[in-house]
Amino acid sequence: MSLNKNHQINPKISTDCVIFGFDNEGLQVLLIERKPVSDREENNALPGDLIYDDEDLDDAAQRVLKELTGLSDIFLEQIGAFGSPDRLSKPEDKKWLESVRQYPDERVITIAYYSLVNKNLYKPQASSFAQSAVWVPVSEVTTLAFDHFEILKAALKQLRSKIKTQPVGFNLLPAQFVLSDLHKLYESILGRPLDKRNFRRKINKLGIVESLNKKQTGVPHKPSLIYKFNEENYQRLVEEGYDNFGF
Amino acid sequence: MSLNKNHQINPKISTDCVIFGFDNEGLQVLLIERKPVSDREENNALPGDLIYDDEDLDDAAQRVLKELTGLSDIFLEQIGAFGSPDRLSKPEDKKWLESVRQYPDERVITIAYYSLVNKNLYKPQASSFAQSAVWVPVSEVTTLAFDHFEILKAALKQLRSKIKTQPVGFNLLPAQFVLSDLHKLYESILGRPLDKRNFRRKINKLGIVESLNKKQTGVPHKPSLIYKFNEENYQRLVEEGYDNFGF
DNA sequence: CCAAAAGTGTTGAAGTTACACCCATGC
DNA sequence: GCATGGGTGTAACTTCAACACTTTTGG
Repeated sequence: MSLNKNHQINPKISTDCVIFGFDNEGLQVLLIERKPVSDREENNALPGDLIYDDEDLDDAAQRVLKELTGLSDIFLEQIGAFGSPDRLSKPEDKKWLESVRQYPDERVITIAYYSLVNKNLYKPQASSFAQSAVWVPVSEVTTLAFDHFEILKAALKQLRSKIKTQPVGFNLLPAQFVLSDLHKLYESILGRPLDKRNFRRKINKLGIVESLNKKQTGVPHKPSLIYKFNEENYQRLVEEGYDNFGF
Repeated sequence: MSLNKNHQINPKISTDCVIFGFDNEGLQVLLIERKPVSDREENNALPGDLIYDDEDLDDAAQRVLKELTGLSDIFLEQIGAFGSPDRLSKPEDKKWLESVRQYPDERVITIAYYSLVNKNLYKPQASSFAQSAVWVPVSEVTTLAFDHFEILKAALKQLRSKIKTQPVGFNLLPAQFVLSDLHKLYESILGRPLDKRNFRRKINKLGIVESLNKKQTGVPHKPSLIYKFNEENYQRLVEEGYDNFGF
């Protein structure tokens, strides 16, 4: 992140972030609402902006995410580059670009990133050109500015692929949780039901969770044991991966 | 690929191609040797160059590959963007850039692609700033210009990951082949031996190959049946993927 | 007849799916 | 006592890894 002679905006390259969060409502994605410059525009967008010319791509994604939503220190994984020449050409998007960009007609390639966070630990706070930053259930998103819906679909695809070869959840759940939370998370990501007994058996075999020998209180049903992740095993499996989880 | 007012070189974005080929010698990668501008530089590089500002990324990769190596109409899959600010800063690379680029100090982000081809169908022919275009066994590549070695490693990783969820080989083998060719291909990509009987059983179960009821001739050992791919089943599995091939 | 690669089955272990009931709690 | 979700085991089946010998050809 050192500064050099090129510490200025690179008008041709941007970064966009797909941040997934999770709660009982299911899988959510963090969107910003752009400050409106006219009526009838699609103002929901992924947090994203141009990078600096001397800035590493990963650093740029972190910075932009922080500037627009306040979220920082999040592990971001690259999805890829999106560079269709007409990706910014919808009329309502052009109008908006004219209001915020120095060179609104520039052809911009974006490098997209995604991440998973625990919604309760990260409270987004909009700033810069974001009017608000909100969690929206993934299933309710049907249109976004620019080509962001396409980017979201690619992020989901990558997440679904990732979940088959490494554990997922550490970043999405609170430090203490019950197994049905994890169960719901996996079902949300995969978009289909998973057998409860088989799910528990597999998770236990992986050794990524351990019971705290505490129970829930105040629930109107049999209280569940409370678990935490076994960080060692979890990390090891993130690095090694597994071929075959059968989900 | 329509031309517009911006049909000029985009000095900030390039594309690089990792083209894998296969023969009995194992997995190879297509490299160009840059025309030397001084002594002692690393002149082996991936085929790659700047894109045009009105050019789709996928189209740009096709064009650049063709310009440098003569290969055309190859299905290229994106690996991702590589944009470390110092990726072009090795002294020998800088010197070379000064000889070919209008803005040799520009910070360039590259979008990398990879593909698999049948070496016998594609005979590379160097042109432009490529002095030669040659197949090099992947196992023998240890250094490359710029960050190209890193890009090669990422391509290999993606290929090894891909082979676990969909069939591979159609683009790498001739139309007719024997099962041991396919076997060797899988071993080359994965970098480890696979049991012959188990491999054949799995391939047969997938239904991606079918025998032509012809035998090899002129081989000093029991002749093998000759096979071709069943394109329907192959394509279907490329699209659907499988979770679990156990390689 | 020798060298070389082709081709082929079985077995024991592990993993997969599908499925139904009792339990502990709050109200 | 009722509603709610928690928690548990088994059986049938499929998949997996490991392993060795016979066959066909060219020279």
